[in-house]
Amino acid sequence: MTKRRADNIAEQLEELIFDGTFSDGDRLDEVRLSEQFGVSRTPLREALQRLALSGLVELIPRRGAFVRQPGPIELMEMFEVMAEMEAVCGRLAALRISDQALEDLRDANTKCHDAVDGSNPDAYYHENERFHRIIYEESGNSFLAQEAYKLHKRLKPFRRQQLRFRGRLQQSMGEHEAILQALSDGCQDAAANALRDHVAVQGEKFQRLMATLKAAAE
Amino acid sequence: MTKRRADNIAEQLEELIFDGTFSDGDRLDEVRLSEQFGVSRTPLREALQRLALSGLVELIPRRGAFVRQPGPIELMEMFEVMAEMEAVCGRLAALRISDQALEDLRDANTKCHDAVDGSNPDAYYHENERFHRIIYEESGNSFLAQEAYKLHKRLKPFRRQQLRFRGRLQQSMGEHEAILQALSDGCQDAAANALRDHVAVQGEKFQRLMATLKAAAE
DNA sequence: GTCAATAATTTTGTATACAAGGCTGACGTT
DNA sequence: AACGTCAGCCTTGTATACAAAATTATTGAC
Repeated sequence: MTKRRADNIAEQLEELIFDGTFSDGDRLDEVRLSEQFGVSRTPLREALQRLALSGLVELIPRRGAFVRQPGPIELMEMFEVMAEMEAVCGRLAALRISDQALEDLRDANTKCHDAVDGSNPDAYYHENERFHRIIYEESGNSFLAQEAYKLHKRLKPFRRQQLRFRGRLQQSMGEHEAILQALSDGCQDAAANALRDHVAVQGEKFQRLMATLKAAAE
Repeated sequence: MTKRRADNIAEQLEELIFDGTFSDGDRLDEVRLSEQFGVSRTPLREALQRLALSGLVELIPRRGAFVRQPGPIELMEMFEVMAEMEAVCGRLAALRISDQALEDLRDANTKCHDAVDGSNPDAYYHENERFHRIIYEESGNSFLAQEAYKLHKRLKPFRRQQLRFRGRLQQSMGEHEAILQALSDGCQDAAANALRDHVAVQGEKFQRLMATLKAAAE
């Protein structure tokens, strides 16, 4: 499957927004960017439209494209939805998960343990993502899995920061154990609650981080 | 807020897909459609991109745009997600709903009753939508409300059919009562379960409808 | 000096022109 | 007769050109 030029540009722009090259409120100049990417305005505009649909950019008619980072309240809302979405995945997966997938979850979990012991945050992050992704897929609902992963990806840059809280990794591992237990027991409510709490904690930590940052700025 | 030409075209195309003018697998010819709408290919392509992002159209590079109606399995999955999403809205709304909103819900419900008595499906449909929309908004999470409404809208053409099941309207009304009760009690789990079941029934009815249609076709 | 109105410039939205990749069908070979 | 190959056409993707709207600058009046 060949890729369009516009696809690449959309990805690169996404990256530039995530890494802070463009920040909230910045106007994305079509001609400047098209020159920078070495293409004409046509594919660049297509890329902007994609970013607009995925929510990273606001397209104001006759005005231009503006970077639209979610504010604190919106982020809180998104974390809440993420928590509930994972809870739903867990609720369904509790009934539908395969033995193989349970095995994979345990594997991801032990690798997470190793990463914590080795103080390797990147490895932890990677295996943690695999852990959650397995649960999405084992919901047995590919539409749900897709939506969950989409939101997961969008929250990625904000989730990463809260891992730096002291003791958070160990705490997180314990929560994973509880999730695993509930899933292998096939207990829907327990799985849903465990996952909801696990993700909600991330939102809470994030909120505290924001508060401290705000306080520091004053 | 001014509207782009492409927005109108996207809406019109959406309508044409919903009403069956274009059916699954049809290729949407850019030049033919641009002539038909009296515009050039540029805004038409923008419209196609939007439809692609919302899932109504598949854009295959160098091949064209194809109508992509969800199949039976995907529809089942979407109904399941809708049920869980409404459950989440209910779970949150149980804690956060305002007295005014509870009043509005009761009002929508009595109007639903009247519509059932008067055998007015359209009126029922309208008030039913209002009922659910209030719950989305009273979740206190505008991101969630938006996502819920998006999916609600996407399932609209399929939900409508199942209202024709005999006795479904009365049954549905009873379910609304249970939802209302749980919300005014502030009971999270009861509200979530009542809403989940209420919507899941629609998915089930839809599945049966599909089965009968398929059987009739053989 | 400030405010308003208007002209100039910049920027978006749309149309058209051009380039490149796939589809069709005919022709040749086995 | 069937399959492969190549040429021509058709469609998509990209660039450029033009039109309309918005922002900015300038000029003039009070």
